[in-house]
Amino acid sequence: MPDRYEPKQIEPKWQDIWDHERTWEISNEPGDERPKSYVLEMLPYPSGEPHIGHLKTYSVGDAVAHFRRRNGYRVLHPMGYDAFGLPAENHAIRTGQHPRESTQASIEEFRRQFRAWGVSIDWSREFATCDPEYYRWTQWLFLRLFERDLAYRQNAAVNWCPKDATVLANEQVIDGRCERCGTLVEPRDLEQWFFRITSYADRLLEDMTDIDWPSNVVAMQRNWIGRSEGAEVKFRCEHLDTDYAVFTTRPDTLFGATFFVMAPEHPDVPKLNDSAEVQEYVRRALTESAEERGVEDREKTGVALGHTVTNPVSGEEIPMYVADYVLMEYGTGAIMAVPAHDERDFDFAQKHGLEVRRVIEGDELPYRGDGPMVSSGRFDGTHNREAFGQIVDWLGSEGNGEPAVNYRLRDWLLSRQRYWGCPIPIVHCAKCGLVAVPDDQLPVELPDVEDYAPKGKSPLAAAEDWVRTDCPTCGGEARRETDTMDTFVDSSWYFMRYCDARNDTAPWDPDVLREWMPVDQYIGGVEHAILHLMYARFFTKALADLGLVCFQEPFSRLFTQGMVTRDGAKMSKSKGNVVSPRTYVERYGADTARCYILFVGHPIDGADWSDEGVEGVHRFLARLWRAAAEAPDADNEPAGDPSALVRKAHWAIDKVTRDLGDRFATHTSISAVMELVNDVHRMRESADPSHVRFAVATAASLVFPFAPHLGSEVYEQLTGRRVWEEPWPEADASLLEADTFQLIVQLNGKLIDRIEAPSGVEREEQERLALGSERLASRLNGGEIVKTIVVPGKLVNFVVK
RNA sequence: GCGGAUGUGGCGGAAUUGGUAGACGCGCCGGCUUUAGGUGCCGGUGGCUUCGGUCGUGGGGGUUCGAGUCCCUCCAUCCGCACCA
Repeated sequence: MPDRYEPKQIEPKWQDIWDHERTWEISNEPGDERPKSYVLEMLPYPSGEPHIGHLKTYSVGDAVAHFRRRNGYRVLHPMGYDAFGLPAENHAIRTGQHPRESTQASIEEFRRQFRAWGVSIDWSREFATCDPEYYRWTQWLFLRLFERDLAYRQNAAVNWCPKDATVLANEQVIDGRCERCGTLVEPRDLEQWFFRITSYADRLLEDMTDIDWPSNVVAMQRNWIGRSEGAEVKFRCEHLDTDYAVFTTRPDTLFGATFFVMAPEHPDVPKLNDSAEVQEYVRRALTESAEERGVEDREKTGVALGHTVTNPVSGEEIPMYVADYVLMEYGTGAIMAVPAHDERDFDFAQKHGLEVRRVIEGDELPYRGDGPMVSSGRFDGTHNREAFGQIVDWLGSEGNGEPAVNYRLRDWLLSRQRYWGCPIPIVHCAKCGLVAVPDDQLPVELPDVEDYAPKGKSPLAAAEDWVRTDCPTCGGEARRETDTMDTFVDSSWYFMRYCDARNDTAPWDPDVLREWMPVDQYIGGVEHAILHLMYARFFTKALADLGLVCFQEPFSRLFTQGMVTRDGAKMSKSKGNVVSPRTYVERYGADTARCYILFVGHPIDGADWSDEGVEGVHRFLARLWRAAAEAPDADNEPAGDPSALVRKAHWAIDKVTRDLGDRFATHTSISAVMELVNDVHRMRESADPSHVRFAVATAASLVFPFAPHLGSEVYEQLTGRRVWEEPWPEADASLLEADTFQLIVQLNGKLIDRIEAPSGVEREEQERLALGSERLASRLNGGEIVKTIVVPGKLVNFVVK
């Protein structure tokens, strides 16, 4: 074994072995009785080359995968690429290079680096979501949802960039502007495809109790769904002879509703008032970007409509307004305004000189708290919480309202007017309408086009030969849908495809899927806390309803890692502080880069990259290497009585097992191995040779999940065996406790002495030993001990007056 | 505003059930080795100190024999959502 640690020598060696022997492949064949564990990191979006965030994700995931394998699990640990999407298309617009080519190049770079990192991936299941063999089944699943009316087409307001002449996805709108050209985005009404995720709002909420996810992610999803309970109340408008329903979470304040407000988009606004003033107000509101309109402390503007509605509880006529602080998308697009108990209504009332009528006693107005009701007819004196239900019941009995629930969540707009995405497998027929492409004609392949530039419709529309087709139903002339799917559709089911990735007759074999799903441990960045994780949950539930899967939740446990920064700032090309994993892997080796990112702190927290810190970790690995290179010839089984070094090795086993297994604490796991290696160097002259070898082999075994190449090499050098084939070591509980311990002597809770005491002493003996402390005697100074607290094996505290 | 978190040396961070605060690493200081060194190794390293001690985990209060840890309160920072009725 060479004296120097040379990662460049050993890392490729082990990578080749794992490659040629297909070490990390796992079979779907029955017969393996070990329990399954599906460990999955979020699939990367292949753009350019991997960044530090990827290194972190896959380092954490790989540590977990290795740990579970060696703890007797049959581990599925696959890899793929989320390969459709905008960056490749933008690149194509700039360079003319086909997105398939740039994406392919990027995938190869990712694959190359993942191998260079030594991540234990089952490569036999690899795919990219842009492969026709994959998106064929994305289309197939889309059609299943379409058949159940869970996918539908409808007019919707979308973000439109007037300069690029294209519809933008929400994520392409940055601060109300087009991310590409910076032009202010406008709203437009266009026909779009949607998934009916809102039908699943309650189940998406309720089932979060069944999964082990971080509280902040659960909270974010809960927030995003935004369930509000309240009532729908009818307000009669005699002028148009209509009842307007409004949603309110505060039916108890109904007596305080002194005016009524409609959103500018409300279709009845022109019918109520077509004056130039109203038209101008609506026009301005509609052309304003969502961003401008959304500023909270903005002045409350609005125009009176000149008509009234009847407050159903008081019979009072209250004036109608149009104002842009009311949103068409939420509730019914109209509200009852209770200025005394709502800040926004209060601001509007102040500005427009409207009556503010208190109906709940309490602090100054606007008052949002609880209290007894006033000016509320028969409910006067009742506490508002109590009146809440009573008023709803009363409204119901009069036919003026009913309990209602509203959600912030909207249906998922999935169509994109873009080239580089999965084609929507639908045909438009003048006679038959929307017709599904038959399953046996899937995939609807993405055709090659010359021009990817946006023109206000999908670039696919220019592929006339492709667009023109026959109607599968009537055989007549028809045209293909030219929109493509949001890439989040592709990533909403990829984890199921891994289970049976080469199946070409179905997206998966249900028996195989049942074997592996759900994912036992999902790992990824918190930036996907809402969209991806919500969509994947929705897909799973919808597929469960279709009988295609037999579980309700895709990811039993979720781990979200913190972001990696540099000098405290988010890494970005414009700041010039981007750290490329490649640089460090080339300079120090993959093991160092991986260990460093796992050592800076708990992976759940953010980490700031520091070059000095990398050096430190590299020194540690080199020290472990040297300990092995200098290990004396001897047996690996510790001979004779256990020494302090053997005890330390068992302590490290225990520590790493609990830290890594229970709480993903990779940083303290690695520090435990560091302590063990430090002790080896400290004691290697004095300890029995077999003890030294045992300690070094143990260190290699424990470091393997974090530094697989070094772990394998050192372990093999010492034992001749392959560390990944060895079961995870078990700590001998009897060796975790030393013969003696440091007995802490406290006086009034303050430390004053430490005494060497034999382990397992009786309480009385422990107290007696503590009393023997000279420092105690000198400090007691004749004072009277009024109480003695003995914590066995730890301390004795004397309480003195 | 609502929701979620975090606050410990010069820095990243330990302390898992209330029981030795600062493990491990960086940096710094001193020493040794060497073929030069910014390499390697060994030792030290919270503040103050009259070297006895004493103060110390964002501030203030409380519970307890004992609080970084539990409770109340205030402050600061970060993240998500936000004119959602």
